[in-house]
Amino acid sequence: MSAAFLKFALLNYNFAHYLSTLKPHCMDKYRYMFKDFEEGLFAELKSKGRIVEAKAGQSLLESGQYIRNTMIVLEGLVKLFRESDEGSEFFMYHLHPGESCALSLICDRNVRASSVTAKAVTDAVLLVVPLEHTENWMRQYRTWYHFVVGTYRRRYEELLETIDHIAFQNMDERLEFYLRRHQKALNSNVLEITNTQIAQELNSSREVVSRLMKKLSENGKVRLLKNGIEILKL
Amino acid sequence: MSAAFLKFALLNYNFAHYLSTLKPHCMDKYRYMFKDFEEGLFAELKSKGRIVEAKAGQSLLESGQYIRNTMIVLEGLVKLFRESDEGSEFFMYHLHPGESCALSLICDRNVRASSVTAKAVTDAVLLVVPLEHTENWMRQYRTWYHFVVGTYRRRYEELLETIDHIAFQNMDERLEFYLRRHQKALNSNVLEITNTQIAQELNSSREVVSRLMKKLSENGKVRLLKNGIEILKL
DNA sequence: TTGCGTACGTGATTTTTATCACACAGATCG
DNA sequence: CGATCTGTGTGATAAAAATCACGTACGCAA
Repeated sequence: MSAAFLKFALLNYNFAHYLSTLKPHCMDKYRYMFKDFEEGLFAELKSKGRIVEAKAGQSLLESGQYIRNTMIVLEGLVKLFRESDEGSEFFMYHLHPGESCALSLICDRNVRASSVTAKAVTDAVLLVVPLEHTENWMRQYRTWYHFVVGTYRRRYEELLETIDHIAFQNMDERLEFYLRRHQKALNSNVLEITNTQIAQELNSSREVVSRLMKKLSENGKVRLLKNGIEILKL
Repeated sequence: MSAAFLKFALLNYNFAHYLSTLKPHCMDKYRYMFKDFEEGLFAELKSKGRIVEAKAGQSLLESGQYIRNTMIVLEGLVKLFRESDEGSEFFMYHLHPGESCALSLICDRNVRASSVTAKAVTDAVLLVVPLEHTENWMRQYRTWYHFVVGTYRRRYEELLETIDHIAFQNMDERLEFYLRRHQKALNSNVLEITNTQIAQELNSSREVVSRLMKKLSENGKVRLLKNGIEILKL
């Protein structure tokens, strides 16, 4: 790996392809997302961070990867998964613009392997900041500390909610929860997702999802389109 | 002092109400747990914190409760649960001496309702610090920041591990994991836990646990004692 | 001692979920 | 056009787990 690559220190190899295509810095248009950040902090975000674009479906972080950067979503939607030993990917939660992956914030100086997988759902723009800077910000900028603490709290609670569903509910309820979550995250009643993909993310099987989906459509809760699902009332 | 009063005092108000019945401050003997803390920080722990004792089985924090204090375990073992709507309590993880509940650290100034339940497994001693102090420490003491960040990382990863097991594994493997976790936490091969309790904490049923436990004993992995389980090799 | 409460063991049955087998529909590509 | 690839729908069956219906054992207190 070249020194140049390490200097930019992106999250994984995939980013390497996009380095040359990086936009010039134009963080100012994202200022509104970080309203409460001090000017000094925002200036640091601009100077220390790099803007990176990712294509829909692209993997941003893979299980076992080392985390050297904090990653903040500026545009688009990112999905986080937990990976099983056999490779199936269990859906945990979404990251929206202005949000950050908890894992990438917490890893202070020590380089740590990640235990989750991140994927861009839509085309996405990310701000990537080497961890050595963000650890300093933690002590210098009160609003950064709040950002980190708030991120952690939200991620933690979303994980708890996920646990509720796998621990306490049956597949039919879990499927409805999955659909509602995606409806909300994509802000759309039409989800272009295959049953196969849903089954993988719920760690179930295609046939089961197919049958449950049929039941949902019989109950008028969804309508099955040729390549997607329209949510009517959930 | 009645159990009802204790519960009331612990949960609804700052632990202050029955502080008079507690031991005098003797934090110095716990200094070794916080080796890396600056002297100033430790002094603050001593002056701002209160030492509280809890009896085995006592509830320390209930779902829906407001969190006004950071809670650090000094002695004993504490267990954390996620509660379902129907009231069943799903085991999340243990807190050992020197560890803290992530939720109680993160709630900055805003008063927040907790979404988990904590119970003392053994008789326990806790250090309780009002949140208004700990938020300041976050910016003043580098080692406190590390403590909080480390706590969060560990709790988050333990939650992820829990998710792995409910999402990807069958009850037999989950039971083994449960037993190993408790063996480690209690540092004992003999667990005085009833099958009924295990079933509740795994959100399964007594009969299922009973049958699986029989299988484990047939395979020589555990020995069933009259009031407990001896772990042989897991 | 008897009675009661709590925990346990186990067969039978049902529910839920996963798996297997196979047919079909639409897209793509040479 | 046929071959192939993906995604789907569905019946049959199997496996996992939950539930029901018992009977048993032990501690404890009236």
